[in-house]
Amino acid sequence: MASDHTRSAILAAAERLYADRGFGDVTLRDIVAEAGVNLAAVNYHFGSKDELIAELFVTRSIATNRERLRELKAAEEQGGGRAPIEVILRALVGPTLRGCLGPENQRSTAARFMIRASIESVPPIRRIKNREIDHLRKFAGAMRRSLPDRSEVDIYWGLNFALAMAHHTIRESERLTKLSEGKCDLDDVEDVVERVVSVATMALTAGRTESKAPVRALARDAR
Amino acid sequence: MASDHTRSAILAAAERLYADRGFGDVTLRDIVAEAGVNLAAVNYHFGSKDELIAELFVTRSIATNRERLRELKAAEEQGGGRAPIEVILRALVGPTLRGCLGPENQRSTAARFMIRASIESVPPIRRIKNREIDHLRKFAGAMRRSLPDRSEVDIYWGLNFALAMAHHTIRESERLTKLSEGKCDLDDVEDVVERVVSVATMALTAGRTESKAPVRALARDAR
DNA sequence: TTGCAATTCAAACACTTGTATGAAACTATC
DNA sequence: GATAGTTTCATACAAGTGTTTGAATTGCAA
Repeated sequence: MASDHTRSAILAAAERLYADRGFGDVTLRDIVAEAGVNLAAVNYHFGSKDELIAELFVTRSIATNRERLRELKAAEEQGGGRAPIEVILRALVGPTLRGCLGPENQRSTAARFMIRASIESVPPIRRIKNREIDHLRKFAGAMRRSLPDRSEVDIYWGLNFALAMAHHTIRESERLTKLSEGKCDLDDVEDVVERVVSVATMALTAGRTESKAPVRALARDAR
Repeated sequence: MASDHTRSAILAAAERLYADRGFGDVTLRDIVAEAGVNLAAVNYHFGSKDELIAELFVTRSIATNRERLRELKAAEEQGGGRAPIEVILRALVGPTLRGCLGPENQRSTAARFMIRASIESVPPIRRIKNREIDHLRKFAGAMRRSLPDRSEVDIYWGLNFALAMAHHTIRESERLTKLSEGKCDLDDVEDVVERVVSVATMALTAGRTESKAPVRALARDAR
């Protein structure tokens, strides 16, 4: 495999260009120009353009998913197989939000690439996302263990809403900033995480008369 | 303008094809073949492909936005300029959800087209969406009037989360069905609306000690 | 050094795309 | 029924795309 220099130069250039300009108007010729390699190198090393994109996306989402599961596992082990729902939700949305939000000028190329991936949703990426269900199932399981009284349907809806808030906030972060005239501070990632977690927690725990647990105040108020 | 037959045949064919196969792999040639008209007709009647897509999207979103505002205005007039937050939120997410969810086999072409538009996000559509901020501002205003004690920032976050849940549920409805093995019934649109509204309401009202208002139970429990 | 496989390269290929053209057909008005 | 304006049509255009090819180069082992 020699030095792999060409291969990794392509990966780096592609990620940078996609992050900056989106998938729509970056061609292979742009990428190889940026990487300083020959056009044919992409097909030689990756087989096709789609496989290149897929490799980029897989690499990044494996990292995020691993971080998610690490947090989840740690929480469940500490709680003897049962973690508080807030902690589970934080493990679910925290890594993604931390990976994609934060001060724009210090956002990594990887983060900007993942934002693009979540906005543009090109075919090879959609294919990979469809395979993420098993991963989500692990969280659904942990949530059920955490809230055994809750119906399965409610758990899935809670999971859906948690992901909704996290991903939509990433996708539409610019719009929220503009709409709120900068009043919503999307650079304070931990605040965003706590807002999402607290709302999702309410969604999952409210309306249950058995538990009598008071609805948790918004986390930022408790801090 | 004669009979406009060609023009509307193009619009109908385009909407149908985009709804079925997405923007990615539908060409002008596909559209004119489906419509039974000449290739040049698209540029003659619409100027360009992007303007055709834009016209389709604008038509549909104008309809949704009008419905939203109609509901909002009715609610505020009935309440003397101040509507309950649930009703405002229902006006915000109801029309969109009703337009895009529901039994798959009876989903209108328009609905399926709008789902595509929300998944694929092609440039001409993005441009139009960016102009929707004024529309959202009207809802933010109504929400502020409804919850005068709430900080502006919290209002924007609540609005953001409400849209998040609605749009994400539409975008990822297939995945939610698969994840829940069909247990989450996305065909029951009114149930979905109430779930979104109740969670968004909790997000906007919880943690406020002044109001002492008990957090509302999930609306489906109250029914 | 020789030989062999892996890699790089310039060039071309094959195809699709949206758009433009200019003549033909049609429609309505006078 | 001639005329002017609109609409349709077949066809061509120009450009860009991902991919393939086959020769050249490189790097390494025998």
